[in-house]
Amino acid sequence: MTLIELKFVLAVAQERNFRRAAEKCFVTQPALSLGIKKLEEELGVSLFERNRNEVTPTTIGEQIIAQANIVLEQAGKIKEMAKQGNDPLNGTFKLGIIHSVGPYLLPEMIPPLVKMAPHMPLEVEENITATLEQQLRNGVIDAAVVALPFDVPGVETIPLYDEDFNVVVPVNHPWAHRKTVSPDELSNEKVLLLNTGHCFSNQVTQACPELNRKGEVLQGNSLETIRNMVASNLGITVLPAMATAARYQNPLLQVIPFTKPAPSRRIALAWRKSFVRTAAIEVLEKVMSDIGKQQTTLTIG
Amino acid sequence: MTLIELKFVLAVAQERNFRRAAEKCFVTQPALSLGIKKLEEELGVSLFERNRNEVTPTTIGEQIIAQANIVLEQAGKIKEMAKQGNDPLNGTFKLGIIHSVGPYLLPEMIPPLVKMAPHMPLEVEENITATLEQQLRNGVIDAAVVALPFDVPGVETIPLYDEDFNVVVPVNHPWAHRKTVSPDELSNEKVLLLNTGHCFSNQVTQACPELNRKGEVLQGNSLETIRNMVASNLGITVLPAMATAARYQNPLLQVIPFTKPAPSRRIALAWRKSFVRTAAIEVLEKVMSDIGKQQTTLTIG
DNA sequence: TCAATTGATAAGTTAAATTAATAGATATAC
DNA sequence: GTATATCTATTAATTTAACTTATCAATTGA
Repeated sequence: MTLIELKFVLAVAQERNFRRAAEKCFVTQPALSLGIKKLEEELGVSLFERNRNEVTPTTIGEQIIAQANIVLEQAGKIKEMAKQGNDPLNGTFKLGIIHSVGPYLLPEMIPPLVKMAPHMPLEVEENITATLEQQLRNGVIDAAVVALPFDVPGVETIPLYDEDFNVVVPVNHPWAHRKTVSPDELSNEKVLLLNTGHCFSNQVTQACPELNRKGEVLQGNSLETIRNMVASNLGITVLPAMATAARYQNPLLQVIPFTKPAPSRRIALAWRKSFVRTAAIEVLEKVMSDIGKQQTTLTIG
Repeated sequence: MTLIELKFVLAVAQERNFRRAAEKCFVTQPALSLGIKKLEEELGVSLFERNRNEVTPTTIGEQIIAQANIVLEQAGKIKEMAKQGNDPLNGTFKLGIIHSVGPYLLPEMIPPLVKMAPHMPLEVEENITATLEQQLRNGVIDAAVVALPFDVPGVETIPLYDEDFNVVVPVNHPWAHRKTVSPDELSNEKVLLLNTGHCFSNQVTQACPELNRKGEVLQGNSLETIRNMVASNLGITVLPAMATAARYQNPLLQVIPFTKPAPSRRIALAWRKSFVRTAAIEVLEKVMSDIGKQQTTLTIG
């Protein structure tokens, strides 16, 4: 049974004439006759009664014609779906993002993204790097926003932007009026950080080796919780540049840059090499790197 | 797009591996790869993301896989329908029958027919020969029970049984105690007949030439109406043997055979030569000729 | 680094579909 | 009744496509 054979059947049913049906199908009459015959033999039933005057469907033929209509209709939907869906910028995009980037990058990037790809809604999965890596490889997400290095077999990355780290202290802290702070100095302070599963904590402890084993580890997933704790005089912390952008200003907090060269991290977009919606990747890369570069240069000194 | 290609797609979707999918489809891996590729090119979309580790459907791929499932399911129904319907003795049989036979043959034939073909319900159309001929040619009915001659192009006939004509008179009629009546004698009587559209009337007037233009023509379609009118002393009539069988006995009526050779008619089954359910024809022929021969020999003399 | 596994590719072969030409059957016209 | 026209079936030849075998390139895991 072939879709073409079913088309032949429908044409004969409509035209009630093999020759005209063949014309309609753009084949010669014998081709159509043989097609119908082949189907009839395969099914073991006569579909049409051939007369000189008229070709008439048999009882079972009528039923099968009706069903053939349904089959071709449903098959046509596949083509429709393909036509609609062959735009890489059409259809949900599943994006993973680390906790220390999501809350700051996403709100900014959504408007320009909607402008560039109006038919590509984002489904965002905020998680830690290790989980994102797994989800990326499994195809649970299409791409991930992570901090480099991110060396995963079969996964490609492109840097989006670099962001410096900044020290954040309560306004009544002794450092509150300092212009810069050296990474080494943090070893004497109570530094609040996310737990070690979060890459940002690792990056900070890597940048401030003295801090190792002294940083206060929290179980939450949110830098905002830490920011609020700092505002409550429970310690100090380190935040990435984008989390200290102008609009996150807080009268209870003071942001202090590190002495140059400031520790920083490189945020990148990662996707499977085999992922086919490359146009979607390109759009995301453009939008996010624009936002990232813009936001990290507007940091309050 | 081919049903086989859709099967390939489903196999890959299930197995998530081209090689295993190919085995499942009883083809080699390149055949399956090419099939998928061909479909992808036709549709203009990637259906699967090929990794070393795993083959994963794309977003649009998942939609199309779901739809392919529907298509194959519906296509499978065609095969089921064919399997169920490939029995010629399965499915409604549309039978036409003339008014002067239907009421007497049908009640008798249904029980043995149900026994021989339990899954072939009859849809009976009782009408005059001219209409039946048209309906037979148009395929409105599958076969017709008519009186010979019935020469219609493209239509085949087989005789079922012969039935003599009998004279029917009221019990108080002068002929009531006669053993036989000659056709010529009817010319002096008031003979009630159906109108000329009915073949039986024609057959009677043909058998009794003197009767021409003297028979009382009625507009009804029922011999039973005439029988009742005869019982009411409105005239006499002629009925076919099967209508005078034992069970139609009436104390107000007397049935008298014609003198030999009695006028008679030959009842036959007619069907389009192109009609494919020949087994159904054979069953009907067997059942009806059996009943016909049995009933016409049980006629009251 | 090496063997193993996966999907893609190329060439050759087999199978299938299609066409062109014709036959057979039936109805319509004269 | 014969002839003509029309319709589907059939046959043989050709073209098309589908499939197989063998091989490649890429990747993975030991």
